[in-house]
Amino acid sequence: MDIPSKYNPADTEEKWYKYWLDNGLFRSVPDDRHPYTIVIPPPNVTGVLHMGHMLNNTIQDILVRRARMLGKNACWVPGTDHASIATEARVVARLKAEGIDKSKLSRKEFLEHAWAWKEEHGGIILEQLKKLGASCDWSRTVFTMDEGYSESVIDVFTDLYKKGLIYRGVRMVNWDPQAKTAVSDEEVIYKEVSSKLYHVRYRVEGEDEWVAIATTRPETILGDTAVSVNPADKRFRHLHGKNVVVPMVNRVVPVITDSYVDMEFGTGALKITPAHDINDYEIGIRHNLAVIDIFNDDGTLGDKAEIFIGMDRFEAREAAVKKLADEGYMVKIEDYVNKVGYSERTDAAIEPRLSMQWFCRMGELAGPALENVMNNNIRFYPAKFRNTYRHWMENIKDWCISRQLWWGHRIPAWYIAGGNDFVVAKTPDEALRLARGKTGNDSLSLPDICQDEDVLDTWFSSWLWPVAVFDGIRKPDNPDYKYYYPTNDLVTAPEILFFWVARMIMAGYEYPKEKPFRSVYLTGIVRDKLGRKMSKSLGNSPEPLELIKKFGADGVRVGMLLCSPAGGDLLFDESLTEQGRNFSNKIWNAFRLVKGWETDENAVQPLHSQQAVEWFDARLAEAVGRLERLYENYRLSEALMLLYRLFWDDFSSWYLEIVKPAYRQPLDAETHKATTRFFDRLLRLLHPIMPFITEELWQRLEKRNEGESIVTAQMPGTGKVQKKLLSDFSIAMEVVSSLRTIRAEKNIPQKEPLSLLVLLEEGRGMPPFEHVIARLANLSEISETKHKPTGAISFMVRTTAYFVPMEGKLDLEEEIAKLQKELEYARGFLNSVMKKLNNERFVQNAPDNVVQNEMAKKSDAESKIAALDDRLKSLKA
RNA sequence: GGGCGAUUAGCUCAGCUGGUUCAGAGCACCUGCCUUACAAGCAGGGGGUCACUAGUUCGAAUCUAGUAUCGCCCA
Repeated sequence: MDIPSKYNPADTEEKWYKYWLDNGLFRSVPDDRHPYTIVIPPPNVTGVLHMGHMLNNTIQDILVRRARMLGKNACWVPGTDHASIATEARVVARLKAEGIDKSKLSRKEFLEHAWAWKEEHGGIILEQLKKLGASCDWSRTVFTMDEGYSESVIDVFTDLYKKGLIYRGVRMVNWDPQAKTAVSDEEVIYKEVSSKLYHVRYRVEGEDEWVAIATTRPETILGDTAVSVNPADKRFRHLHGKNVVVPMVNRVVPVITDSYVDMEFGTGALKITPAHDINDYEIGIRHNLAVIDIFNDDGTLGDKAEIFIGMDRFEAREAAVKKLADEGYMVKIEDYVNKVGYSERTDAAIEPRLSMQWFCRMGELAGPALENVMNNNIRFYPAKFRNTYRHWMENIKDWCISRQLWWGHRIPAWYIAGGNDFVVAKTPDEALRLARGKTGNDSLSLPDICQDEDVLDTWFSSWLWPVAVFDGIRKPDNPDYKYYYPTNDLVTAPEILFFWVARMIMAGYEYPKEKPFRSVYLTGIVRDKLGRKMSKSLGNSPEPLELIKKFGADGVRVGMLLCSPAGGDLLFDESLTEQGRNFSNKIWNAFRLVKGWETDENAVQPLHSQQAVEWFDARLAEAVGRLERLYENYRLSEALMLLYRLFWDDFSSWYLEIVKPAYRQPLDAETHKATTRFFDRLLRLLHPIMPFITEELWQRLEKRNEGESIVTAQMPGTGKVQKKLLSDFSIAMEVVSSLRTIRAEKNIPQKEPLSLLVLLEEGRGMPPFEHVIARLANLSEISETKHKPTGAISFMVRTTAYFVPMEGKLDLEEEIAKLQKELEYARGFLNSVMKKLNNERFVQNAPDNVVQNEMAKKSDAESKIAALDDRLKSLKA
């Protein structure tokens, strides 16, 4: 045989991917078919493929390929986003390695370096997706900083500003001192850390009295502008209206009362640092307190701190602890566990900081976004995420959208004559016109206005993704947009439910006034066997491309899916991809078998083959129906398992074993035709999950035309489900199984034929699919008998008794023991049935069909018991 | 601290509105096989008091309440 016995994915994958591209099979243009659209969650342009991408894109590809084969005009739009913080950080790091300091560069120079980096590294990830088999329409690849896309972002900014949904103001923001930018609430990750709770005493002004506070951040004492107690706290009543002296800097600050203060916590007295804590900030506003910002933007202490100037905040903490202790202010230090916010991007501890930023008002945008998820206009899979979503939407806060970076969409606001007065406009010229109008000063010229230095949060561009990839912001009437929007499915990770999904829904209802997608499939998080999230830093993540090399893209796809129930986290283990590879190999070898058969046009189709074909046709129709329901509910893991078993068990272990001709014997044409038809359908059904091997075999199965591909072949439809036939076949399977067990127990080789006797009783006789049974169990005959034979081993399937004559090989003791055991089980079963039937309330209350069923169980059990009893008697006699 | 969800075989998970032998699947495990498609395989087999407690019901893995443990989101 010229086909090797092991499938080698490397031989096929590249070839077919190229073939698909060369023939434009993933290309989509609007036509009169129904569209099926997915937009890829854009990965970071400078990123590389990780296991999360593998999972996510495998799922998208399965959905897209299936839709394509169902006759939809399938369009999967790929692309990347510019990831301001991450990319800028990497560019800065690279420049530093080259001895270039970002602060020495002009904005323009820096951006040139950034674009160069993007050209160099950008798109690697998209190339990697091709290795996985992703069937994206690559001609539609979009980058969030493409010209048209950028214009869309700016259009939306100016529009929202005009609508009053964007404003500028001083607020407490999450400051990332490493990236030196504000980040949004969603970009802060709270982690539990073990730290210390420092009890520090402040002297009451002019008295020999002290009041102790507790803090985890003693360095912020330098920015204290009050000490607060709960108005109801009797312990501190005598301090109301007095002042205290802040240690180290000897600042005199008031004692204030605020019900925010928790009397149970710490000492009951709270130091107030409005510049560096969100709650203190709010208290500060209520009490009109001074705000002293002691930090520089890089997290070192500034002039306002008075001491420790230039020291990093963490060094300053240690220095403060020492100084407080040395000067007699430290009362005690306790171990304490608290939650500290870290930057999602740089992992630096977030510094709450007051600063002037741009915000997007969320209240109005959240309304329709919430409503349309709650009423299922947009469906979440799994649905439990609706709760999380609702909770977030109902407690939504304004979104800080400015970032103190250069890489990204620059905020289109122009400040007039170096002041804080500004106009928002798309272009400098328009800004100038607006500025002249606003000031009434027609002599203003371009040098008099200067654009905001900041860029927009990356999510402020990606929230437009499903609209902007079709240019729907700028040109709402363009045919692509009208055809493809709204998209069908979005596949993404729950981690970015708020960052991205929720905001896309908001943008969808604000701009097209229509949902961006119909369904959101939320994947799990890929974890290792021990349940730890896979990450580069832990080093517990396999290299995706290495996995593909080792197990094949199909194998990896199967492996990802095997451990991926919808919404659940998945514990990835390489053994799963190995299972995927083994499945590929199984398919490969089934093909080798079928392809190796010679066909004899004159041969008559044997009865067992005829029966097998009839059964497998029915089995396939039933499976396709079930598969459709599984896909409708996005139960992809189960869909795979169904196909896995259909191919491995039903097709390979049963069907092929039945029709397989004797060694070197030809196959009849009828069976050959049917088998080819089955193989073809199985390949089509498997194709969305395993695109490469199915194409390879589909091409080999029959002669195909140039450019023809399984990619665009039609998905098999379901047929009438023949319940009776299928259940009959499962009886036959049981009979075969029983016979195999007898062979195994009695050590009778398969080559040695057996004969089978069937006890002929009222309503019982020859088993269904007798030719199949005879073939698989190697029976020389199946015949009916009216008398229980002696010297035969027996078994029962359902209520029919079968005998295999043993010619003296029968171990009487063993046979009796076996029957005894079966009898006991049957009696116990009957007992449990009788319990129900003897219960009047059961008979009265239970629905008819349930009672009928119990009756049937009763009579079956009774006849089984009678048969076993008989048999035992005759053996003992 | 607030909210959501989970707990079924050694592991990962199905089990829809209670009622067909409903206690299942895959993997792992055990036994026997190198039977010319496949040892990346074939045939056979063992394994669970459905977290715990109480309740509703003729009947509970399934519904209700509480307890324990775990996970996620938010502050």
